[in-house]
Amino acid sequence: MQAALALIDEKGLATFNIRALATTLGVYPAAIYWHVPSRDALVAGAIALALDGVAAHLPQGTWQLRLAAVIRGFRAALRAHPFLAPAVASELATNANFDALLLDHVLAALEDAGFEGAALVDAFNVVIAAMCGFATLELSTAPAGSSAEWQAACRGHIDAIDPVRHPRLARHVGSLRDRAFMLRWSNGSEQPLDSGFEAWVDVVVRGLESRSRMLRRLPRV
Amino acid sequence: MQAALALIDEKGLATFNIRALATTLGVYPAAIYWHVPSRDALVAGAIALALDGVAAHLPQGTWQLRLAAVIRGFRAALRAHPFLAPAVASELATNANFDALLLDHVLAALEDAGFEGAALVDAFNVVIAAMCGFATLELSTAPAGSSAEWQAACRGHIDAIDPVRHPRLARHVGSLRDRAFMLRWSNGSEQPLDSGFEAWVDVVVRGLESRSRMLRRLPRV
DNA sequence: ACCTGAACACCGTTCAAGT
DNA sequence: ACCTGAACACCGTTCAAGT
Repeated sequence: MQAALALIDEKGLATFNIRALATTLGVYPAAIYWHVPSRDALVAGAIALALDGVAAHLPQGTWQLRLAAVIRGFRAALRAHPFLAPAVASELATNANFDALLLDHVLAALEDAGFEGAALVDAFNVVIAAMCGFATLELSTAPAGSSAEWQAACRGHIDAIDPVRHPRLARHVGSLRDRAFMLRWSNGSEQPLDSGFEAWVDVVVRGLESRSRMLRRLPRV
Repeated sequence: MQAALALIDEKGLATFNIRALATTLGVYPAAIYWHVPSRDALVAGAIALALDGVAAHLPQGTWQLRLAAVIRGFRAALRAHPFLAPAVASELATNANFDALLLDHVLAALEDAGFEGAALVDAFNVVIAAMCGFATLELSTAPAGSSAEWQAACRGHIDAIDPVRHPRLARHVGSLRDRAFMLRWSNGSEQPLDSGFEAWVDVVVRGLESRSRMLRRLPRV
């Protein structure tokens, strides 16, 4: 798994293959299958390895601080292995390899926030989606093709925005160019969206605060 | 592109291949390459086709309603083509095929919400991440392997939660089982996380409201 | 128990040749 | 301009045979 993770970190997911892994391990490709059932299982193992330890050093403090730390910690772990980002999105959605400690921390924070019953389940899903959503999107990589002309095509498309049909987009394109989702050609490793991410954490925490207050004023269903 | 989208919807992304597409089109595989440079381009085209029209019918109303409609509309479009979800996550991150009308709508709503300058860019990234994050995670599919034993492994892992080490997880596992990210084996097509998604929309909108109020009380940087 | 050696099946992509 | 026909390269996976 460690060798797989190292190879993915080095070359990317698309070019990671069993034969290369076998070479670095000094065995024949078929030998891998004695230890692991499939390539997918190797990727899943690499993900588990990469995200291991997010739950290890979580701070004390208010539930707001603790939830923010979970979301920031997940992003930090993924930033160390950015090529895993696309796999994480599809892998973590339905996954038996969950980190029980991390999930327990999330639940503890949400209980402190005042969520219970069905609202707690909803809030849990909100936090997990918030944890995965921004970071996987930020770090997912461009297609494997030649980046030079692809970047040029991106820039061309962006610079061709019609100020009559899309006035606000045209007005703000200067500050959005290569600094916003869907309008960038650099990925999150080269060009981190740090302030956007902090806004994200802020919005999620404030939103949970506000929703919790709202729910506690209404009669339970 | 339509044929590609139809094939992906039918069989899934992993088993979608050029040869099958050529067969349904009644041509040799090599003929595809006259019209399209690569398999990736076909997937990207299918995504563009699937997400086309999200911006078409957006309602009038408060900025809160309009942003919620964007996030809901994106999920609805993706629900019609769930097999695309994993590709969307990596594809939309850096993408020249953006829908200018949709982005213009988002900017208009955020201007109405009082965001400007650098804070507007951050808020834009928050909204796009919110739009993509929950839906792609909810709809991303399980690994291609045999689902029967895989489901059993998931359930087994969940039912083996240790109530001593993870008391809150153990306490709530009954309501989280197969209804929460990382603790489910069904995917979002079979088992939609509707109430979680509505909580998500609520949290994001409330968070943006709260953040906007906060920013306007502070001196500009 | 764990690995070798070789093979199979599949698939993206290329290319010279057709019309 | 667009497609055929065939081939190449690559890769996940299997399996009988080794030790």
